[in-house]
Amino acid sequence: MEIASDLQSSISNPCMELTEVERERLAKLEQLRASGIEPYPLRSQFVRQRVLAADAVRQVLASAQSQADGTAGDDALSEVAVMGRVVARRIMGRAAFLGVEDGSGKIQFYARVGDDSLDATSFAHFKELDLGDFIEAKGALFITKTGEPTLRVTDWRLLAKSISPLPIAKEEKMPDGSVVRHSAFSDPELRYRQRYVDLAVNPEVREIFVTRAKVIKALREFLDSKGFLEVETPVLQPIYGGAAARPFITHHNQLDQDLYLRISFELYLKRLIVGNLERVYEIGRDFRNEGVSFKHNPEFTQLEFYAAYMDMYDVMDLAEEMLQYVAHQVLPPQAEGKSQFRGHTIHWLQPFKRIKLRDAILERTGIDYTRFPDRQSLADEVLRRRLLTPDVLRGKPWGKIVDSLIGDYVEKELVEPTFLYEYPRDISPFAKSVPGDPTTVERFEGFIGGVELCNAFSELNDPFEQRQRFLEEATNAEEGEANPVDDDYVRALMYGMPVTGGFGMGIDRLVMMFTNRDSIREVLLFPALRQEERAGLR
RNA sequence: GGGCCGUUAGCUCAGUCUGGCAGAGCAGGGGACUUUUAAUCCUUGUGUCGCAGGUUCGAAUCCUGCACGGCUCACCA
Repeated sequence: MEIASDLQSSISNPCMELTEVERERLAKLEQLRASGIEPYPLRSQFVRQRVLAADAVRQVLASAQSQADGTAGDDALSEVAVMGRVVARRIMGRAAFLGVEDGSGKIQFYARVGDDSLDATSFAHFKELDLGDFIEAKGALFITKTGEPTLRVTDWRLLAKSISPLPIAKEEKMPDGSVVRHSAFSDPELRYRQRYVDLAVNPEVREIFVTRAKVIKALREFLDSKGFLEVETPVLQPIYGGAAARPFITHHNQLDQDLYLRISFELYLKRLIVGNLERVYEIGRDFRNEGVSFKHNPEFTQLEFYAAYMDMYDVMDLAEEMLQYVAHQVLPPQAEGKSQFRGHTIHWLQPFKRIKLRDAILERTGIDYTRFPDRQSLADEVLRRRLLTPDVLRGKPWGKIVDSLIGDYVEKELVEPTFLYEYPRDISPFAKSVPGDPTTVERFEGFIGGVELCNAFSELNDPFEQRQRFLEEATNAEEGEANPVDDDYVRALMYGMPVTGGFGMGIDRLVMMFTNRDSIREVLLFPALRQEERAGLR
């Protein structure tokens, strides 16, 4: 709406922001109208006969092949209709070639003046088409003498005029078959701000989001097949919880009540386990009011599942099986279960490594943290070995120090899929303790390519201990990042929650791992950006 | 929030070190060309050099501040 009114004002106000090229095209559009051609027609004429570009190309190549083999009957190629966006133009006087791209790929249109193609008027308009215009055309398929599958246009219509020039790159086919892109639209800021342009012009960007959809579909397939029920829980929550992060705050006017955008689904999903739903999962958006980075966006997509009667080890098996299923469904067969990520080759189909957190830290830092069971002794030892600076240590409880050691010394090294397990209790307020070790809980995290991917535990179901953990959190957590005491959650546990295994995973990060993107922004259609300052959108 | 780097034509980018007419390719305009494909050939226009100050005879270039972005550190399970 706003863009439309913007354009409106730009048309009525000639000194506004239209560029030379845009004014040029606007004039062209008005000429079309004057000559009785609607630049934005109501509908396509040929939709019902539509053939995808890729299918048309396949069809004509197959036919050419069978003719070369001599196996061809007299299967003359039928007339087809193809529609798409003009992405290349080569005008040659009384003949013209257009590259046309649709959702499936590209095909070439060829038109010329003459009995077997277009009359003079129609051809004149055909030559006037701009890069970015949408058209539909009907005609017979053939292969040019340079071997290009082509539609010989005998009837065509403009479907939508493009005013602003798309930065369409030229593609050069090298002798070795590779394609070099010239002047590609590549400025990251512009690509994210005007993602529609990025998608229109960069096919590999579209491919990322196709893969993303496949990942999510595969996750659903897998969990559905294991008897999980997909559910939806509130995004607007009166008490946020389930993770240590600062929330976004909003307000409901009629209730006159502040609400938080959820930072996790955890506490609501476990209420459902109390309610006998036994196996539930949710795929949805979490919101965390924290800094942004290559792996953090203020809103991100999370998968959480909870399964009654499972423990951490069952969940580990299930998670491994799930990720391998996704890899199998998403990666092309020739990839053989491998993907590239942050300069590493990830082998998805090999058994995941499983390492006790204590051993991982001991190996990387020389510290056996079980020998330093209190904050002071661990801090002293970390300082003695110059592993962390006093600045980093300030205010951190014992568990947070261990966590910092993971982040600084362990995480980056975990390239192949790896589960680290058994975590400090005081950074895990919803996990059950390991028998006989009150400082440690049954919790694991999964790492791939040096990036944390998922987090899971044997869920704490003792309402009295849960209440105690909430209170401990409230006293020693830093400002704004405590899990607030959720009395209703404790009340739910009072009715009895079975032994339960739970799991959470950042889907954006998983997509990064399958698409070899180094930044979370590359796998989000519209990543968070600072608001554009300049008025007028341009 | 800190550090580093960047912002020049519609797109991709030179030019900034060492101040002296604002540049190239593509895209666009005019012309030629009936199987081209980064089409080609002839011809032609293209600018708030991110913004605001300052230094200077003179600033895209040097200085200061600001805005936006990228990377990175911190924060962040």
